[in-house]
Amino acid sequence: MKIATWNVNSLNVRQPQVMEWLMNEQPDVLALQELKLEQDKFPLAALQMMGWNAVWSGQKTYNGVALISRHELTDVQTGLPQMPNDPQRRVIVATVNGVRVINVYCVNGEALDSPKFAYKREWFAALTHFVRDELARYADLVLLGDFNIAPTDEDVYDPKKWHEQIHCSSEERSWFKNLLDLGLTDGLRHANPIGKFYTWWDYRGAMFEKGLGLRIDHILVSDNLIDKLQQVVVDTHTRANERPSDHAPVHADFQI
Amino acid sequence: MKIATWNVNSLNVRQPQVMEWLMNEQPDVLALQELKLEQDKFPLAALQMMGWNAVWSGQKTYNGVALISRHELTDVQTGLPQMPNDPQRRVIVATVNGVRVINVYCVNGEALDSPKFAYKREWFAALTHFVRDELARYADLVLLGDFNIAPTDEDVYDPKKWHEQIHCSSEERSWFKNLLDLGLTDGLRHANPIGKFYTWWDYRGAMFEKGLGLRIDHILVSDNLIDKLQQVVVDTHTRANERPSDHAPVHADFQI
DNA sequence: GAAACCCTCG
DNA sequence: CGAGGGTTTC
Repeated sequence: MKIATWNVNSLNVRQPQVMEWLMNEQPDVLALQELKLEQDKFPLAALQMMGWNAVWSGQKTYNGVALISRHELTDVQTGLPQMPNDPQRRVIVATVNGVRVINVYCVNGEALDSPKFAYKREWFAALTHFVRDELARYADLVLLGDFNIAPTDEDVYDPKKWHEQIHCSSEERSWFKNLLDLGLTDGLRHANPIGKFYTWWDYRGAMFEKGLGLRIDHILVSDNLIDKLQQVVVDTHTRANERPSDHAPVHADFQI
Repeated sequence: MKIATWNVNSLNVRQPQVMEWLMNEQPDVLALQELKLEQDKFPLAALQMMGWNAVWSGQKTYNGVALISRHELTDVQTGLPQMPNDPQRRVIVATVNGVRVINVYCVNGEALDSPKFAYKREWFAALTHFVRDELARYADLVLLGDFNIAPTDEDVYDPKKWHEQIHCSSEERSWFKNLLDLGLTDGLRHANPIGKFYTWWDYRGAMFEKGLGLRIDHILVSDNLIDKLQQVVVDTHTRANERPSDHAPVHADFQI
């Protein structure tokens, strides 16, 4: 079973690239973030034409998440029950092939002294409570998406420059660890304990060409599933497309 | 001698099309309107690379005119002396091969009850005085560009709909006739006394595909030069380009 | 740097 | 509809 995540930064713009990637990679589930389109603008017909099912939660301009699969997507849920009044569409959950898949587009936070950082803090607290409850119900669970957190300095091209900056602060890293402590494992680090892996490169300053990025897109795997994890791959060659997303897809392959 | 006019609606966007058109058509002069770029953003180097000279008068966002030629452009002048404080870059004049070429991007006017229509009235009065003075000095003269006036109902796809509307009002047509009365002839109508010829089609509503346009781009020829006029052509196939201007080029060929 | 919005203009 | 400008977000 292959489970993938990709922040596409506008599905309108990246739709052809997503179609091509689906047909080439044939994942069992693809989790998308930053659709940046309204709920009724999702290209369901185009996906169905190619044999894919999808569930999504969209909003105009910002955020928006989707799950795409050839299999049935059941027990679909959107949003965090702990934040019932949050208008931002950042979470969609479904069960596929017996695996609970939680797709998140976590809050960016802008800067440690920004009001958006306080929102990020509240949002991660709500996510942690939600995932704890889900793990109690579903032993086979994957939490994946754009976390907007680089878990360690090994995940940052220039740790000095990013020291206690947004995505890299010790407080954000403690939130990430809180998630792992629920009974989840960082899939990429489980498969590749050392080495530099980036999933996001700033559009500005030709950072991709210079090999300078952050690892902020993650696939976290529940204890019950971790022994079945075979490999985790960052698909960097999509970043060499004509109009690339600033994020690359990441996929995890399981022997189920 | 081939003299051409083209409202390009952004030279930034249309630069490749202008280059291609110059190389295919090899005009002696090409007059451009609606450059929509600042004075120091004109692509002179690219033109010189291909062996062309140019003079231009640019401004940010709006208006802007240029004259491009393989020959020397002398006695260059910009603006109307009768409107010395007008910041809008709508006029550039030069002598090429002994012919005085006046390139104009005339005021649109928006609607008959708009303040912009009053500006159009003043601007045409100033233009008429300027052209009268130029004709006194230069017997061989061509006044060309985007006039934003369809001279007769024959130049309009739906004269009823456009009756006394902007571009087609009797007052605007009287301004156009005032120019002719200075000793100028409408080149296209001289060469083609009857028949529908359009030079502009609204982007909205697929008007080009429906064949519905206006003839508002003109080449007016001085009495001394009119007997040498061989043909006038509207180059409609540029409107079938990938990202076309809403105007087509018009060119006049002289036996000089 | 790239995307989406709303605005003005033609 | 298509262009440019200014704004916000990441």
